[in-house]
Amino acid sequence: MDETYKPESIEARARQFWDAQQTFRVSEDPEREKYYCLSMFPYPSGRLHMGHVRNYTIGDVISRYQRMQGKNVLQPMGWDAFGLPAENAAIQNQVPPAKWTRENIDYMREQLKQLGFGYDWEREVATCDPEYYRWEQWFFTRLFEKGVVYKKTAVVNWDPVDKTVLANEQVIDGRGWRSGALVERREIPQWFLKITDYADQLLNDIDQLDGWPEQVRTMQRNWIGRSEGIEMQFGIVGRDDTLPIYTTRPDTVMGVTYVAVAAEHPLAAGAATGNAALAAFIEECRVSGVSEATLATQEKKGVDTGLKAVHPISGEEVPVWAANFVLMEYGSGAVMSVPAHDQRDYEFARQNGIAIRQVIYPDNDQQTADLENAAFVDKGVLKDSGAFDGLNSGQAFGAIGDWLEQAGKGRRQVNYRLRDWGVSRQRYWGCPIPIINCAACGAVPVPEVDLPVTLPTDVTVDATGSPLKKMAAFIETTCPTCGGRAERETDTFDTFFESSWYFARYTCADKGDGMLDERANYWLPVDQYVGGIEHAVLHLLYARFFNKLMRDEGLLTEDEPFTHLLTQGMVLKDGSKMSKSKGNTVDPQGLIDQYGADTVRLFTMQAAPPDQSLEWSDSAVEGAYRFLKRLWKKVHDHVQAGPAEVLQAAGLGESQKKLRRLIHVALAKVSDDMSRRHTFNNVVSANMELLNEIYRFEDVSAQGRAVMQEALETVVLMLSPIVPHITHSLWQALGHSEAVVNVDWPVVDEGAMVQDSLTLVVQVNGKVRGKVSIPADAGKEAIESAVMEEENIRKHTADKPVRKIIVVPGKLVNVVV
RNA sequence: GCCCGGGUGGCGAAAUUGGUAGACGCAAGGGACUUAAAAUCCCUCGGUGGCAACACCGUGCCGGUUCGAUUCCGGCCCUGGGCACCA
Repeated sequence: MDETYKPESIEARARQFWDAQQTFRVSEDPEREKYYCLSMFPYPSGRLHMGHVRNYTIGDVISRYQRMQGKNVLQPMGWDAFGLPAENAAIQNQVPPAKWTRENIDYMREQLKQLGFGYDWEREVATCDPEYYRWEQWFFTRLFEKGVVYKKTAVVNWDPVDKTVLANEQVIDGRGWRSGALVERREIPQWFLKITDYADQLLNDIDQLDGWPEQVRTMQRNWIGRSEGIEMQFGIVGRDDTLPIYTTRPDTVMGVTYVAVAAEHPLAAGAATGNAALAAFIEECRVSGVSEATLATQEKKGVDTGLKAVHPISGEEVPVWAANFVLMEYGSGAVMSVPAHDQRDYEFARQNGIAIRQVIYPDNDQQTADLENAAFVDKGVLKDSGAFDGLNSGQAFGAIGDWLEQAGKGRRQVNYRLRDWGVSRQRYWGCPIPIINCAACGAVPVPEVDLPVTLPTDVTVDATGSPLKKMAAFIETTCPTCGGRAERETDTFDTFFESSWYFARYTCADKGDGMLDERANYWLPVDQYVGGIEHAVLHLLYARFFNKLMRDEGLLTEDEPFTHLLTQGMVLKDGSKMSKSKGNTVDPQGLIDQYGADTVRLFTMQAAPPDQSLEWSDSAVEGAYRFLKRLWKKVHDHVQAGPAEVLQAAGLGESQKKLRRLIHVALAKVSDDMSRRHTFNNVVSANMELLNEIYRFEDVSAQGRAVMQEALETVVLMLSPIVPHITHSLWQALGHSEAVVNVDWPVVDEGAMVQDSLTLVVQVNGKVRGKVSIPADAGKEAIESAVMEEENIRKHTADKPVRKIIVVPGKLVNVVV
């Protein structure tokens, strides 16, 4: 054994061993308990960043720990390879997206190997590979036949100068990021998946996900946004048709003083003819981005359309406004406005001189309803509401619902905030949507025998949009139904499409004649999923949805794809997220070269609990390296003196028993931190503390060295999931022929943890005033008398009657005077 | 704007079910070793007062519950993530 720690050669040796033994290659074994640990696959952006290192270290630590529990562990890796950055790189560097992506994958794969992650590389997938995306094309055609997909128009960001569709990210302050032109809203036909048909399942099954963080479950519930309300029909003066409006507050309906429709609403468009102000307003709304954050934070504006709506109960005529805060995508694109009882309506009414009519009053003395400065939005009791006066809000919901249903002017309805999933993208670097458009037959799915529709990779990309749209050789085809001339769809799928099913494909990545096979049911569901909190809603909801679609297609049996979810926090530097645009990134490669992979892994685990953000620190990396050197040196010094004797636990001295107790206290804590809490920072701290104790233990007697052997072996095993390379060498040095990666997790010796006497903290009136040492089996009375004899306690209780004494067993005594 | 988090020494953090606030690490200061430097080792390290024992204050801010609150409740401030075409 070398005297000094040399990470480069040690790490190379460990990796060679795992490669040669095919340690992480797994197959289905019904005899063994399986464990599927998955980390969110990376976008191949060029090089690994610190967020990747953190994510994949967490996944690897969990995988290696579960392996030490004797489980059959699958840990795969792949590439989320389609996406916008490849097109941007193509424009910038005149390199085809496919080439750029493949080179990035090759570089990043080597980086992952250098970090020692225990992946089964046989199962690697890249989503830009036709052998991958052909199955989602096939699946889409199945969904088409089932009626789960449909086409409708939807709004996109249109850059009028570059004549291309922009992603929300490419719209900066309402302007195109390259051209600087004001972005317009444009409606184009696009494909949608009916995720709203699964809204109830997606909502109800959240209850099963007790291995998920509560915050993510709450976010998903709110995103789906189930609400119970009433859809009522307002009349329009001078027209036969009615305007459907959904509300969750029918109790306030008698306070309606206007209705508002989206600027894109057909009613507004119709009324704009001959109304210059309204036409100008609609045009103004057309020039702005489409993201909800933009719409919700912009100044609330509106214009009176001149139309009058007829109140469904009172028959009163109220004005119809077109407003920029009403979303065409949600509900019917129209809202009833009750300024007295809704804050947004209140502000809009104040601004535009519209009447405010109070119909709800507080039902208790603690509340007031002062409408001078704000709306009264709480529930209460109805007044000035005709037949409904005196009812409370809850009763009024039922009564007004009944009234509207009997009058044929409304019905109870459940609504969702969730909208159907638009999957069309007007981009090149993505999976082609397998549809052929025929003038005679309409949209026809590409037959299975003609799949995959392969994306041409020999292309030149410029800023004016997808090259596919100019490629006659790609577009021109024949209709599979009638054989006539037809055109291929040139849009590609949203990249969330690929990432919604990759977890299943890993289970049978080599399958050439189908999307999935029975191996999926061996490995799924994923036991532990690890990835960034930024995916809490979109990716995780789409993947849950896809899992249910695949289940309903008979491809797998589970209802949910991910049993446990760990959402890791961001990696920050100087208080903000590391990003290229801020110029505050730290390239992990330099650190790996300087200190080795183990130091980088150790630091990322030590610096913060995995679900919290992690503040980068160069000097703390140095500290992690220092610890590994200290560990190496102690093992070296110990083994230099030759093999240790067999431990005789029964006859140990006081300091030997003490170290054994600390070993097993640490092991019990670390086992819990590893498996239940996933607080790997505490795992590292506990081992640092134990190593400090080991350094203080200078007993070189035969049994002293036996305890030392146990201490060092336990530290090496406990740290092996986090720093697998150095522990590979240390385990050998400690005299073992079996590789540490194949050793079981150590077992706590309860007997070693028993103590003869305990130290209790003593408080007087809740303030710490001293400590007492008592026998471990002392009764309450013995404890109390020991406490009252302690000098500082006597001082603080002198002259005062003791009211009561609270004893928390094994911890603390509080004397109340 | 809406939804979900976070806030503890100079810094990253710990305190697991309401029971010793600051473990562990970083930085800093002092010392040992060295011709010197690096490396390594030892000591100090929330604030105020005190030779010390110890006392008082202290977990974003204000209030509440409790023998006891970083932890539970109400209100507020600051800050991070997401908002459907970044991934």
